[in-house]
Amino acid sequence: MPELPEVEIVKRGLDPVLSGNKILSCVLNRPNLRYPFGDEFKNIVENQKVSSQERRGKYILIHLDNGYSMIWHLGMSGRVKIFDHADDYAPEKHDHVVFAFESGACVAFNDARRFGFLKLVKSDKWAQEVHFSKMGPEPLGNHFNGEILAQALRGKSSSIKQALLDQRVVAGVGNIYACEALYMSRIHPEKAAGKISKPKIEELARAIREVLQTAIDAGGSSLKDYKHTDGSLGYFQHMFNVYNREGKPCPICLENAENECSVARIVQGGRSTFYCPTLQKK
DNA sequence: CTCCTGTCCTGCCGGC
DNA sequence: TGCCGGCAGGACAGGA
Repeated sequence: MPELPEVEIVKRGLDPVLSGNKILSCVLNRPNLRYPFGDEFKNIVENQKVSSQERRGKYILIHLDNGYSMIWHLGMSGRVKIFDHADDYAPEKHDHVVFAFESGACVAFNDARRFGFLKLVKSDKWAQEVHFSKMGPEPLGNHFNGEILAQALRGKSSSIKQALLDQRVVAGVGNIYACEALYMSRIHPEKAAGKISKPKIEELARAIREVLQTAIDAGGSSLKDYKHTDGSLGYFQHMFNVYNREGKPCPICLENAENECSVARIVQGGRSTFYCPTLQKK
């Protein structure tokens, strides 16, 4: 469930802990997550300084001094728990990897469903990994706009909702923010991606940026509380307009008393889609 | 190529 | 109260 905003918040929470800090120990509580760690993981990571860290899509990259980088992915249920003092760390179920730092800080990677992973790659090769080689533009970056999005959607027969979940179209958008962005730009989720007018795509591109940035801002404001760095949705949830709100009126219709409104839920590609039938017409 | 389906995994919720 | 079936969902692999 963590999408771009949640991952960005996790990354920002990690920044002060990781920057220039040496990893003293890396405890692997199981041999694998989505991928096996391999025999060398622990040895390559331990006693290395973190040189820098970044986010790409829903992934966090942690670059080490020895020319290796860790790719972290939170999957569905991944959480990152940060403790300024290792003494404060109390192990919990599904804490699969625990790092201790020279500063005394401690970071635990917890993932109940284990769709997430930690993977080691050579730092100069990370972009060639399967997760990134075909990944689309960063929606909050300078290289994303209506023109770029229109190009990515051109000729696509699949629905716009499913197209937005395709990380090759745009990076970091998941089920929640796809629904929210379509709502904001008033596009029906089942509309064929390749048949949306240019002005509507412009609107959609703006909506994607706004929905993501708003969520980051909301998360960022709660960052001073480290407990919220775990990637959980707690503090994002109240701001959803349609996601997980089946049967409830959407905020815009609620404002406009003339509109009859009940948020609908449909299933596309096995995933729930929520939308407002009054505002989002085919 | 594009599109679609199966798969991984566990917590949670509703039904009986 | 407890058990169990079904569902949720990111992203990859592989088939159509």
